[in-house]
Amino acid sequence: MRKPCCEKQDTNKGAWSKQEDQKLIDYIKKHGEGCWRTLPEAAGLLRCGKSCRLRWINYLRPDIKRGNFAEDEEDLIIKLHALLGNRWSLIAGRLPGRTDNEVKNYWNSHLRRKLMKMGIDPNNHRLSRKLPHTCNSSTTSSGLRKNVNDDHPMINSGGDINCDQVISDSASCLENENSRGLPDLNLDFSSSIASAPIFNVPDELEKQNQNDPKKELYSVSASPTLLLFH
DNA sequence: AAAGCCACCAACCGCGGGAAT
DNA sequence: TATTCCCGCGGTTGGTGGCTT
Repeated sequence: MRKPCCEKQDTNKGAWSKQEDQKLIDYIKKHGEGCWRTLPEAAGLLRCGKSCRLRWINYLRPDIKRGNFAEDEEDLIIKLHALLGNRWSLIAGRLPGRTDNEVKNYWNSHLRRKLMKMGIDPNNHRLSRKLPHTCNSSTTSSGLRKNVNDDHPMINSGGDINCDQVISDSASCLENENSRGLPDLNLDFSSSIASAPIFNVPDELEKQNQNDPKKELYSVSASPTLLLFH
């Protein structure tokens, strides 16, 4: 039998001190990442392995890009969220130097509001019923089709992406938005960060798909969506 | 100047998948 | 085959600082 992850009564919680950070950095520089369970003791830290892993991945890793998100990063997050939903680790994987936690926080604090201001429901990327303005009626009536199995409109219960729905909504809304001088979401994937090949379906997703039929939607549906976005 | 409110973000918690036993 | 544990993920919380009243 294995030991539990950590003896919780013996571990520190809360903010990390500079000394703790340094111990973690030094240890990982020497021994590399991994073995989070044994790392704290080996590194002389009174933390649980989970806490060490989080601190390293979200804050201490040398390749982390800190600071504000660029506009193209924002656009990319919005587009990927429309495709993938709250799969923050997958979204962050397409944004070099960004962590899932950072992307999630940024979404919740900035991008959700931004979309809502534009009259787009951030949960499903459709036009909201409570619009700050009115889009044309035909778009609205067809665009609010309820998906009872999944709040995410682009992913139905069968694992396919209802991209046409969202795209027509977004496009028609954007037409109106642009005519009013409001920001453009720029739904052209091809213009996003060059260093992050987005929809050459990532290897890791391919592998996941092979093992997990539920995840098939990532690769199967990405291509037609791209075509429509273009 | 103080109190209240809000936004941001680091960190924690609980859960699920998969590997190890 | 069943059980246990590790790892990674997404949701949520709590501390902090800035802004408004």
